[in-house]
Amino acid sequence: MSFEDNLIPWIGKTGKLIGATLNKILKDKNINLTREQFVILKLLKKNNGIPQHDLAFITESDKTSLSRLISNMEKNNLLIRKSTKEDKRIKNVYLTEFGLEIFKITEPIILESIQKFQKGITDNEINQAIQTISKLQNNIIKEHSIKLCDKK
Amino acid sequence: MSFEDNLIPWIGKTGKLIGATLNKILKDKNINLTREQFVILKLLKKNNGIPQHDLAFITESDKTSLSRLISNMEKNNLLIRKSTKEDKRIKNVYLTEFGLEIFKITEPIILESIQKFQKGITDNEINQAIQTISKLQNNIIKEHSIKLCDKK
DNA sequence: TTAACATAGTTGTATATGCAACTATTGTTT
DNA sequence: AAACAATAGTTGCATATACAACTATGTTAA
Repeated sequence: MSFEDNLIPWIGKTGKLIGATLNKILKDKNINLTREQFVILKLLKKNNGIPQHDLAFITESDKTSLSRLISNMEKNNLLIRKSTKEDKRIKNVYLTEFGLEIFKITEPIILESIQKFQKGITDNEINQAIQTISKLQNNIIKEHSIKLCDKK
Repeated sequence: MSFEDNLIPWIGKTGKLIGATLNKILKDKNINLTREQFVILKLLKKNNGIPQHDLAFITESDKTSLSRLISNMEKNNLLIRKSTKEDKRIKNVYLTEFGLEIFKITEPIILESIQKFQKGITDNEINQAIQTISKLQNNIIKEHSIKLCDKK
């Protein structure tokens, strides 16, 4: 068996390319937001007030990286942190008006880009690839009970 | 259209997971090599003496990042750089005996891991996913003539 | 009840990354 | 040939990342 027959290198390389390209597109459009920050905004849009460690879990980030990412975004008024009364350790993260505004500007740009990326690929092909990658993801998470984050 | 129907976020997230997991596996096995370094060794194994900027192009790395990656690997005796007489700007990169040794130790570990990751996924599914991702990659490279590297 | 442990988050430190600016060499134009 | 541009690679700097150690709070158990 060789590497070229395996999905893993393909995903690694293409993932890198996608990340770099999306960041570049945002920068070229003068949007002061990284791809990683956009993902946070998207999660908050769907689930406002989510605790930091849930964000770390979902994004598969180290909690310290996420802490600093959130700090930067808070400095830029994209979101705010609020400690809960029930558990003073937890800081819930809320989208600000400005954060929502930036999200609404950025979302169509990202969607347009990824549609361009997927041009000429059928819905069926996309769904099948998603299913396969999903299996892969489950295998990795199960086989190695990875401590990328502190989630119990 | 929503994000969940798109391949792009799946690839991004899974790519991140794969990278982190492989690096962790290597570390746990006490192999002093990152995934990125392994990729370089693999390329040199196949194409010994390749110039640095070709390595940067193939790995989609910034030339400065690659320069430092190669410097570190040279310090660890995994490879050596040699300027060519024909063009003194170019530095060709050669695998050392030690580098080859480390590669031979590491390769089966990586292969075993990625086979575990792909458990329960048929060859057909893998090939289809590779084809789809390949199309995606081409689209990205063509649509945006990205200057991730300096290749003409 | 208090000692031990677990959890959420931050900060210190080391390392990795990428852009800009630089050196050195080669290619092109006039 | 001299001036200019292009190319390969390195270094400076700013930022991102992750592990370890830390603080603060909450939970469990003797």
